[in-house]
Amino acid sequence: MPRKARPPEEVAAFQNRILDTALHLIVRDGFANLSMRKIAAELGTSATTIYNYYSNREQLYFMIRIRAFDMLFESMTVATAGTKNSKEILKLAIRQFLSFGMQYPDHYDIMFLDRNVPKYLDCIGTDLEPLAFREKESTLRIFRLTIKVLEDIGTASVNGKHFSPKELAMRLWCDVNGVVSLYNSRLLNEVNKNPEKTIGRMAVEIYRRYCGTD
Amino acid sequence: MPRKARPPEEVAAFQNRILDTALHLIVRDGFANLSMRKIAAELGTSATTIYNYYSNREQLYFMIRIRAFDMLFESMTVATAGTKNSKEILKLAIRQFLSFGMQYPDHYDIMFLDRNVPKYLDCIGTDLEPLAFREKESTLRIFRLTIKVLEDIGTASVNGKHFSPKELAMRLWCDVNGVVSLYNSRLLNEVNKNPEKTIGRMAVEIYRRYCGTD
DNA sequence: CTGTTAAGTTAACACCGTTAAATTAATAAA
DNA sequence: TTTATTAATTTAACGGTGTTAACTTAACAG
Repeated sequence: MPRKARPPEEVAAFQNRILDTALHLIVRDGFANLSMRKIAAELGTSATTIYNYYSNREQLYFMIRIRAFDMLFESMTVATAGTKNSKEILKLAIRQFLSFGMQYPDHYDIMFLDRNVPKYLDCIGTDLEPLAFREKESTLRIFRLTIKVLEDIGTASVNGKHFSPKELAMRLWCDVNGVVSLYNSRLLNEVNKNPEKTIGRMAVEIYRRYCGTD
Repeated sequence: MPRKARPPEEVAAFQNRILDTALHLIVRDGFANLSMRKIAAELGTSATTIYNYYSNREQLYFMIRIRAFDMLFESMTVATAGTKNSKEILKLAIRQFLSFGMQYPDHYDIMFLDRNVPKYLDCIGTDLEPLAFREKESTLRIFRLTIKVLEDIGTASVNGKHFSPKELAMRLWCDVNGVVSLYNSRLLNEVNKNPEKTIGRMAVEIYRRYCGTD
């Protein structure tokens, strides 16, 4: 007698529609102005409907960040595809990271900066653990890519000191993150009318730090 | 016949009490959990009372950030006071910046990262302009301090290229900000169990970049 | 004591995430 | 075709947010 449950692919399709709408609204109105009610309005449903597809806001937000990390990974692999020289790859990768961060500041915030975002360690044992794990994996995929680029170059030493590729990758992330986050905050504009020029020079300088030709 | 208006110093005193309470709550519960009602509850008044002392939340938040910038300035001048060698001053200044950022992550966020914070340029012509100007001045005071330290060292060149102290100060800010913001976001923990060690090495490395002995 | 005004409180509005209850819609069995 | 069952959605509600308007309380000069 009961009504037949909707096929999983239809459920997944609507989950995706919600996700796409959310990402679109983030780009259009900013992450701070995103809300469940707003997503629902954009979809033409009531807010509570979303809770049939994501059990709470945090689940959806995890999916948003996973998508964002995958976007960054994709854009970096595309940007470096077809390039053989490993130093050239590093240069392109740095540039692509900066471009992505400056083009999608809201994405960048929730991926790399927002301290209110639950991390994997916070989610162990909760219903968020599986998604937190996926998010961490999407993050690590980019980190491993960074390590690989540095390994290929063979930048084992900086100023005569030896460091593991992992250590160098962490440093590189700090370096590029420093530029993106301070630029996006518009604080550099308070100090200089054209920070873009300095940004460009810093991109070159960061490349130089890790390209091994020291 | 009318009632006498409260003396300005009493008004200022209560404004300060509100501000102190807000700063205390930020440290205790995080900036994201701060609210006008919560501040009021802590003060034992109703929420609307605050609006007699700050015309809106943004005014209060500007004061919070001004205080935070002044805290940072103070702590950096204290940390470097009594030190003559300009390179040593640079080292201490970098360390103090990192310490402050890691000790007061919420302060740091609203000072350097939060993109939803209105900047001076956004406030021109509004009732927020005077406070926005003061905030910018508090920011610039630290920036000028940074420039002065670099000038004293005479680090005009990095890797043989010449840069103005202002350019170098912007770079230095990017470098230290990159470390603080990525550490505070706990993203480095996802990639390394003990990012503190790398942080320490990066502090040394950043010092080396700007100390002139290249 | 009274009129005036400063200062503070309460009530309300429009938002928010989320849950429970009520409603609508679909489908298998009688 | 009707009915029972359940899936899917909506409405109503709760406690939270910043903020405004109206109201109340308190202070003081004439």
